[in-house]
Amino acid sequence: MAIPRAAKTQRRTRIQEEKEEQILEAALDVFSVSGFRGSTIDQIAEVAGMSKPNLLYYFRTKEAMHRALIDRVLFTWLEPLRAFNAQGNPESEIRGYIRRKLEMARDFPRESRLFANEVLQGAPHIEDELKGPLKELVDEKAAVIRSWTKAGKIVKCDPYHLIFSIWSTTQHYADFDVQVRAVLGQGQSGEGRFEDAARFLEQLFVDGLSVRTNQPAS
Amino acid sequence: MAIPRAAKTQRRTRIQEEKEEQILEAALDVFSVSGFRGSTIDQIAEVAGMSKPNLLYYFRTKEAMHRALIDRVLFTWLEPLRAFNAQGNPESEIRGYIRRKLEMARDFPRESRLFANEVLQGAPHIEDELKGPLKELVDEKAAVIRSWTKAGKIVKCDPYHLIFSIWSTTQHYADFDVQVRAVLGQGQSGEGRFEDAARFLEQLFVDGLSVRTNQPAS
DNA sequence: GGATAATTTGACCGACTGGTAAACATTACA
DNA sequence: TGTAATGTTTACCAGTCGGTCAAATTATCC
Repeated sequence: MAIPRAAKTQRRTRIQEEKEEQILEAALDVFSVSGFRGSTIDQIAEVAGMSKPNLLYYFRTKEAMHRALIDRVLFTWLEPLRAFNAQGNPESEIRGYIRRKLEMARDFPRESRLFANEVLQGAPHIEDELKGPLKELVDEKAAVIRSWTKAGKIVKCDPYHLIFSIWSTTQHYADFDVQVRAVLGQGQSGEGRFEDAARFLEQLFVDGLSVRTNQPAS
Repeated sequence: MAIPRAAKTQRRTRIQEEKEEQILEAALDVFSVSGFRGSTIDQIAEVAGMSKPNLLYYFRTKEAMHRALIDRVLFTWLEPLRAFNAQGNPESEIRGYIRRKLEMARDFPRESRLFANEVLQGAPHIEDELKGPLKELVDEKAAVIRSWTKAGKIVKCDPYHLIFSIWSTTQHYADFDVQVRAVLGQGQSGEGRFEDAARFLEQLFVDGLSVRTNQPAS
């Protein structure tokens, strides 16, 4: 008499933890490529090396699998922004944020694509997270940036669009990886592109936002 | 005795043009939201207000529909980059490019999402276009930018990553629209965000890339 | 107006979809 | 070691998928 679905049990057995881990890992592989609608449980099952009913023993529905994956990944994903420190030096904070985001694009491209797919398709499953925790975090950090501009530590600019532009430029290297590789060609296809990107983005944001003592014509 | 499928006939009738237009319009609606795998012919048929077999009379397969859509949209999509002029003034060329890309993100978000979905999922249907026409165009414009940096007209920087960053920042407002709206909140949800974005991005790129006469302490 | 070609549709197909039921196998624990 | 709980699988279901077919309808042109 099974029935006490994994999700319902109080204590998690070793097998449960292992299998759920295994499933979410496979789910990340699949969902990050095809999005929610385009992914099938069978695909995930095959990647996970388990039978489809076995997946459904641990996660009752495809939605539940997707949700568990989002929940698990979201916290980590926002870590770099959370690390943004009001007390720090603006220049090095921005530089550090860019660097960390770029490292995540390099080391966790699937996670980036998972969210990109989701948001691109209208965020039907994470709307609450966007309007809630994400917005609050961004509001908080935008206030920090604004205080820097007010104090004349960096050039005056819209903090929200600054954050958007850091997100988009860094995640671009994960989400649009195929395009980046195609355009750079065979030569630059190694990991070198991340170093080049880091150099360029630091130049663009850090140098670009520094307060100018002397502005060129117009 | 039909059989001469629309695609095979030499002369296109008025009905053919109208219906194909109608179908591709609906296909853009659907593919841009759900990607290729996540979209169904039935969905497109419903949006187009036609029966499924009727769609398949004009486009033999779902793939053919997708391909026709890509082909039709790609040319227009690259127009702003093509307009990038070597003879022009660097500052106003970059400013104009950003403005045009941002206008496209505002006015043609479905087209942007169509490509975003496709590239995000590994570009299985447009790999050739990326490695061919796109790469060539970018190479050409990168050379232009490099000539500007060499001439000291703008600050020295990697032209490819400059182009990537303009792509990503501008298209972000189409592809991640839901997220942008969620973070900005109800107040800024009007079209005002595009003006704010334009102001910020011009500041970031144009001011940031101008040659400095005087650099602040590193 | 009638013949002929172009267009549209309903019925249908086999493969795949998310998910279930129940039998079977394995583990944990007394 | 026995047994109850946990874990796994085979067989299956109803609905949807991309796509076909032949019949019905409409447009075209003489």
